[in-house]
Amino acid sequence: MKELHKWNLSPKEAIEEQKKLVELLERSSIKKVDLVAGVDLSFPKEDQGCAVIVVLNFPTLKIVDYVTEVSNISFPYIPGLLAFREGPVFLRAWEKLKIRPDVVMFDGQGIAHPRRIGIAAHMGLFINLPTIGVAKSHLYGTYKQPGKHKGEYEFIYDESEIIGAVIRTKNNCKPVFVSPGHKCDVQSAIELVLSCCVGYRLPEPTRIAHLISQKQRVKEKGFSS
DNA sequence: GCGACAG
DNA sequence: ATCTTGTCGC
Repeated sequence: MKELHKWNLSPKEAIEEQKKLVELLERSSIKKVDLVAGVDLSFPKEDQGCAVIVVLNFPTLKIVDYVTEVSNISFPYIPGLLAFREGPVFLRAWEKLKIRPDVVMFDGQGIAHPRRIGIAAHMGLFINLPTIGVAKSHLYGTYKQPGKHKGEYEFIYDESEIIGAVIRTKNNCKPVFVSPGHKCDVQSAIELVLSCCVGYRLPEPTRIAHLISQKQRVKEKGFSS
């Protein structure tokens, strides 16, 4: 799948690519989960990205393993086309990972996207595994503000269809925007994300991946090779 | 034309 | 995302 994909596209071509790939997405509930992975990127330099994939045991949420990958970024950040900027680096990191998680959580949208294919959904097609999008802010869809207590949530709609949920993962904290990616459904996404929240706004997979990528960013600074 | 706009 | 200190609240 990924071998046949082209990344050197113009924004217009990228949009056409999304319209083609969205047809391949599958919707289903997530069964048994023993390993949960989280992905995040940092940018040591403006044209250089550092991807981190961390694998946690479930439900203990203990770190099992993690990989990092640093490389140049060519595609610019354009709302709706995030996968074309962060996808290439993530996939290179993915090749280094020896363990196969049961589900992967991304920093961004799943299907709560203008063309129903945010980075989590897009990458799910490539790694052929269940994926979930956990975004820190809104991109697409209508919703009502959820209650202020942990666990409360409101669905995100596209017209009359439910495409995700705005979830309060911690009391009195800004909610997160969760939506299923590939081989997942809204209910499974909500349940898994909430079961990975242990006192912080972000679920452990994504939160820990972020911490590692930030630590890597500092190390990567000042290096020329 | 105007406002919105993942990271 | 990144540039950056202190500060208010649980």
